[in-house]
Amino acid sequence: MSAGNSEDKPNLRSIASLAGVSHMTVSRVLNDHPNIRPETREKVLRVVEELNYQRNSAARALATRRSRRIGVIVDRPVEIGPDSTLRAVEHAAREAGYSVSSVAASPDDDGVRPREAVAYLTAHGIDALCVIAPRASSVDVLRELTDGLPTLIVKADDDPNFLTASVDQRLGATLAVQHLMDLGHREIAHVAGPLDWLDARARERGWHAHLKKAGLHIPPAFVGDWSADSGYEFAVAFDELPPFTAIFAANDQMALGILHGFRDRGIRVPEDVSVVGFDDLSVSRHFLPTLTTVRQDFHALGTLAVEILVAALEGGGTERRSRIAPELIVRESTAGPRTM
Amino acid sequence: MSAGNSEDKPNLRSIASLAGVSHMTVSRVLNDHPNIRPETREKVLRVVEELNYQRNSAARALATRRSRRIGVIVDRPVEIGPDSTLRAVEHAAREAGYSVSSVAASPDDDGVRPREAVAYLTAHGIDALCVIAPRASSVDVLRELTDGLPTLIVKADDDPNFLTASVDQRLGATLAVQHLMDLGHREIAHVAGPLDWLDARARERGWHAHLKKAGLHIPPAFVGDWSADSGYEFAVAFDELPPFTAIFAANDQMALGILHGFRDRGIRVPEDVSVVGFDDLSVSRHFLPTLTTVRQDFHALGTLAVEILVAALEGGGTERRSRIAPELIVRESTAGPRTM
DNA sequence: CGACGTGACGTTACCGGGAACATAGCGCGC
DNA sequence: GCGCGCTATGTTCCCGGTAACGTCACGTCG
Repeated sequence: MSAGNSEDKPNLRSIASLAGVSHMTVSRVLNDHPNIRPETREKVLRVVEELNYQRNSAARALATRRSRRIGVIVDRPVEIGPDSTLRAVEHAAREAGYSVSSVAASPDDDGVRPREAVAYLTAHGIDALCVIAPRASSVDVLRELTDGLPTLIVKADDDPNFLTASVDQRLGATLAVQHLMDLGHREIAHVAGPLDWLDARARERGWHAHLKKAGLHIPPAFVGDWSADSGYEFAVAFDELPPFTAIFAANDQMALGILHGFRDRGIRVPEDVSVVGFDDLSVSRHFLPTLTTVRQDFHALGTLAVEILVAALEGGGTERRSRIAPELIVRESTAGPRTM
Repeated sequence: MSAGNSEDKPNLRSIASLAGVSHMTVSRVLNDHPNIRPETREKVLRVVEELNYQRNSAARALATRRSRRIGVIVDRPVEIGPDSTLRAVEHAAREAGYSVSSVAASPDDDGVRPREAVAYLTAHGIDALCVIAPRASSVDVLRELTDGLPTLIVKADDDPNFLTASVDQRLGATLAVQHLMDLGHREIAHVAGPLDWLDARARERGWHAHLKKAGLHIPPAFVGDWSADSGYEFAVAFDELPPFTAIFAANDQMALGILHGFRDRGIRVPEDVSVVGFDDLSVSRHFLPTLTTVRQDFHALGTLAVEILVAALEGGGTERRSRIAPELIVRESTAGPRTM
């Protein structure tokens, strides 16, 4: 903490002079060479620690002729939202002459730890950072980690600290709710994503605000975890829930789980309850019933994000931030309420 | 073609001496600086072309203090097969102290062009290459492009030119077909992926071989394009198809499209026809009916791939290749045939 | 007791580019 | 005819590491 660095980034030589050794000794310590006295090693490591020194991967790659980078080619397009956005970012970055390194959550762990992710990426040398599908807590952490590193976060609210780009989540929620209201629904429930996620929060707020504006009753939102499983759990608990005739689910996967749960409970969609999703995955048009949902143009989003970042890196000037409009796709899972 | 390079990689100086100018002039030409005489530019570019010169990104990054790389953090796990594999590769690479650059097909274009993908990746400096979800034609192209670059291809057949790792696709197909045979089915159709894809081909062969072994009739396979849409198209053409009581689809998405198409045609699953998929996406357990499928452990696959690559890069010795066993997951979409 | 091996460093050169400054030719105005 | 200012190009140094080799103190052995 409080690494009072007013100077340039430390390098081998600066470590060396502070430790009172030659830069080669520092290099050897860092590379675990033999024939270093324990006390020398300690001394060096102490300074390294103090200055929070990180190797320059470019210089290393140049000298060793090894980049420690692995190229990967994936020859099949993808579906899920944040991932399509990542693909679009990679594509646009490539076009702009940049390359991309990414850290993604694996299905095992419970999300990316932003501190480690940033450390990893900066260690490998990046000019800018792009954060997709962030949680509110991550944003707070990022604020202190990305000092001086141009950073774009995919989120809707403007932020003095970051560049931003997003699909307008609240508008999307509004479209979904309005569609249900147009069909005659008055009791519209919401299955939200984890509310620490900015997208989940924005959709929940959009739903809440639009109900309020229409003077409708606002039930508490059920909070899922984005997974189809959590949608299923919600749906099979139907009998214990306050009554509603329509559901706005915060993503298509939870909507799918809801369809499944309702079938297991003998509740028909859309005859008994209407369901709207969010994302428009390519499979959603084949769910049974086919899913009414809010389409996000992930490809446009990723492209926009890179445009903004590159402009910040090169043009220097126009630090724009923009929002992409979502689109309502009406299919079979919504209809007028039964008792109308 | 036939760039007879017997020497080291060309650099600015070697270009310069061949063109009879200083290395700075070459640098300026390459960076589009003004104040270069057209004939000088031409002369330089000709040599650049001849030697097939590529800039050293590490040296560039060192000199300019800019890596031209963008870090990306994606904070949400993904689903679709090749993509989960990519995630696993990134994860394992990170653990091993490597970083990953990837080129993925976007939903727009029709697949990655291997020649360009390799050019891009090598230009940005990679030590090794990993190819996920390859087509047969890509493999041929890669053979000539990856000379000297340790390359792992995710495919089942051993290959003297490459390292390999894979989930045993033929075994997966066998499990699916055997399951249907155990239920009493004798007419088992197959909806394949594009047969230029190695995975699609292996699954088709597994299906074909197992039917043959059992002495069953082998109908021609219907060739889809991996998308749910193509599964739908197949299913709605049911009346014009040769009769069958069960379908083995080469992935879950096509299986979903089939479920949808059958519903639109009034064909019940599994009462009239049984359907088996391949992949076990996290959503497949919520399809209606829930989908019997063959699970691939993409995470294990990606981890294995990196292990093998890193061993090749560092240990030098054990160039292993391994196959991971898939697993049959039985759900609602399969049952005994009607007329039994 | 001097030659020699070895451990623990230090010195120097080099990786392949780019920035900054130096220089040479050349047209031009006076 | 000469200084001036441009254009086109060359020189030098530096980026931040690592490899290769040099050095020095110390211990050992014949």
